[in-house]
Amino acid sequence: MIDPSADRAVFRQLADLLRSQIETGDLAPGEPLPSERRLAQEHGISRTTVRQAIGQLRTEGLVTVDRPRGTFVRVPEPMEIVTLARGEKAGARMPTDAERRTHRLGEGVPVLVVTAADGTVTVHPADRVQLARP
Amino acid sequence: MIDPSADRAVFRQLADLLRSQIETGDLAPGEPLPSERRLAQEHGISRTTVRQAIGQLRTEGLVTVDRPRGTFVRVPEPMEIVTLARGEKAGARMPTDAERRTHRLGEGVPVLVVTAADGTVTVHPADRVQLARP
DNA sequence: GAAAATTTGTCCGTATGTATA
DNA sequence: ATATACATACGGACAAATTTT
Repeated sequence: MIDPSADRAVFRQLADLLRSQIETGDLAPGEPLPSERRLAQEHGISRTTVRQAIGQLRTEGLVTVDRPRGTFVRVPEPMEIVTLARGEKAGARMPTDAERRTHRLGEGVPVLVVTAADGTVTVHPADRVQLARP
Repeated sequence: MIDPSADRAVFRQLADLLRSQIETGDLAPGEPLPSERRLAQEHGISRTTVRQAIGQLRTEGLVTVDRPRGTFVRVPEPMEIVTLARGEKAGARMPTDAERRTHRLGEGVPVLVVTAADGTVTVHPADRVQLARP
């Protein structure tokens, strides 16, 4: 239940609720969330607040939005292995807006950044690539 | 200049503007951004829209918010090297809400997830850890 | 110390646009 | 053509914490 008088913000309470439903499989991968209007009516809150909650889950990479079909639980991508060559270093960060578009990255998906000894940088979507030693 | 009639959403235009000021060093690390009200007045847009733009930069990990002092350009952390042992694989994802709290992670900071051959998983903040071969 | 101003956080309501079913 | 659903943008209001007066 969502309690407006609680300490935790309403939109966080709703995000927590949906997140736990995703984690328990109550909302399975590929399944749609209830529409924003549905959620707003069911919980007696405004659509703006619902959007804040869903926005939270989007930045966490838990859901994707297919506009205007709806919002869906993210389906895991098949993983590809990229080997880390000698002298290379790897880190991770969030992509810029431009990188998101060029690499067709979903929201809430970081990138793996591999830097070679000569400074060459390659970027991999972290939802499809894992690093390993050769 | 921000053009409300342009194809790109106003809040994205403002995010682009601020991002480029950060990239060029016009807004240096540790420096505060203008307040939300300032930005709204200067560009003739609503505070809601300004908050959307800043929210974008927060998810990209470019700025941090110290409420209610202001919003600041993120200061890079000193990097630590973690070696990837034989048989280990590494990936990256956004942290859960709980991980964010326990690791004191800022917004927009992914985690590096290292999985050993026996299934043991270790999590590292991506703003402070880079991976390398031994 | 006290009061006022500032700044971000949260929440609501409304309106319009755009793509899909 | 109608209805649905998400995206964008505006406005207002109050709370909480900090800084300034």
